[in-house]
Amino acid sequence: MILGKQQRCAPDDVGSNSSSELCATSCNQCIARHVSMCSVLKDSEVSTISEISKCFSLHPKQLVCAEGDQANYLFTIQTGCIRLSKMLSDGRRQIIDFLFPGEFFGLACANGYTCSAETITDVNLCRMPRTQIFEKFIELPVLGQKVLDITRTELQASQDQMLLLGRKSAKEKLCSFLLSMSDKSNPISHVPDGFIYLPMSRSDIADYLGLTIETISRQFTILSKEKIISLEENHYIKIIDEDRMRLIASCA
Amino acid sequence: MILGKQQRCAPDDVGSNSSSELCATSCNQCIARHVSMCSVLKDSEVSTISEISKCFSLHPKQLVCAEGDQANYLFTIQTGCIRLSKMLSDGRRQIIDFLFPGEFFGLACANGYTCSAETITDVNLCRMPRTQIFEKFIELPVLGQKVLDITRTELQASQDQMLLLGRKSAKEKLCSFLLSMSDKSNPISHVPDGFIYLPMSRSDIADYLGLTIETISRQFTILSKEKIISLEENHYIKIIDEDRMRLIASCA
DNA sequence: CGTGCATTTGACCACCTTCAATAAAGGTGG
DNA sequence: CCACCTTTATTGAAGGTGGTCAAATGCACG
Repeated sequence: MILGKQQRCAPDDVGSNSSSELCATSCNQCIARHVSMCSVLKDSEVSTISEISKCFSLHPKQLVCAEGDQANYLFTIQTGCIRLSKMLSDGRRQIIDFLFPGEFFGLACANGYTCSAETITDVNLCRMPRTQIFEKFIELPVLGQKVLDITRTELQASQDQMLLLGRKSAKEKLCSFLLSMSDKSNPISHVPDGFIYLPMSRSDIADYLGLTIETISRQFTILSKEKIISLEENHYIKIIDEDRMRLIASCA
Repeated sequence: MILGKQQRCAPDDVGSNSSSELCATSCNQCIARHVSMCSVLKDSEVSTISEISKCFSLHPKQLVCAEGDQANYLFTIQTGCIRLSKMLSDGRRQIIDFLFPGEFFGLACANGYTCSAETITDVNLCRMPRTQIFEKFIELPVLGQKVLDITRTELQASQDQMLLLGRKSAKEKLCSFLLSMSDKSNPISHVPDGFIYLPMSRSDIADYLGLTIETISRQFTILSKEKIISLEENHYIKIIDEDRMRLIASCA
């Protein structure tokens, strides 16, 4: 709809363009097997998921689905990072979440997707038809339970984010963000201890925190001058004083 | 914890103080029977819920549960309005949601409640032990399904709220809020057509929209001067130009 | 090595906040 | 029922945080 000109890469037209690549991976070999909702399933049960799922390989900055598109699929991330976002008619954007391996999107929809999903890095994605996965919830109650659990946790995270967006200062926002990224992305990507890997651009961070890129940049500089972080090579920062960062993040 | 001095009214000490009143209502007579998660249950199934639930009557401004308290119960609202909120250590508050009859809270918790819940009006509340209601999800799969559905919808709403908090102006925020309250509260409370009933204070609205009470008040005055709304008796406003309000809310 | 995009930095400005005073509404006791 | 007090809401003036606009710098990639 809004992003009409940007081509979707994973849905129905998959394989029909060169931008996405079908890869034949069975669920048993799936890298996200033990961090995704499938972690509650036995090997025998996972194989029934295999039957309804397809895997794709995507490049950075590709659109997986657009806000408003008919929501036919649920997607699980195997590798890489994806951003979920919503837009206002005049182009203002709010990034709802950054997703990492094991996380899924496309569940919380009415008819259409409520968010656009775009790749930030190279991404391997697993795609399941929503109607069929809903049937699996009944067939495999543990799966339904697990999805409810994950959704509850997501709801908690989104409540924390509301607190951040509504009540924290720019500096507090950035510190909170860095700490949450450290928790979220580090166990998966292999980042040296004390470092944070930030695959997304300043502009993405800004739209996630309800700020502008200039403010993000300035706050990075300030944190750097205060020796709380140090800006290493692009997309990596080093935490120098984590205690002080936590203090600022929880807003002392 | 934070609100240590404010007495909880519904949990374990229920009946032991004069601030909450136990009322013996069976689920079959429950006013929220057909708007709550129980709406998917047959009468015979609802009676098994009766066995694990208790009902209470609360006055305005009473604390039901505090952020951080051990989360033993799930609460469903039968009548009245409740606010869910989170606080920062220095007292800044974010209201996460206003809840109306049929809605529940206390699901999205780890060990402790992630939000405080306080009554805004007189409230009738139904209380169920979380462990037991989780068992019901397995026993009555439709109930688990329904709760997942509701939680998905809540997640969508919280994503809309993130867009509002992160990217909308004060005026846009207030218009969006008024329209959502009109949708949410009017079907339940009996409000004349074209009117909105706002049980909450300006301060509550401010903390919901990430603004101050002064800004809320000023924006009300502006909308009033622009003949988009008219401020009637306290807690009621009249919508004069709904089209223009929708235009502002969706940010043309 | 040059082109194009992302990021940083600076100067100025606006929206919203803060502080303060006033007005209105609500609750209590005589 | 009204006076009194408390709480809540409105309005005004001044200030600050973050936004806007513009330019410079850095970095990736052909």
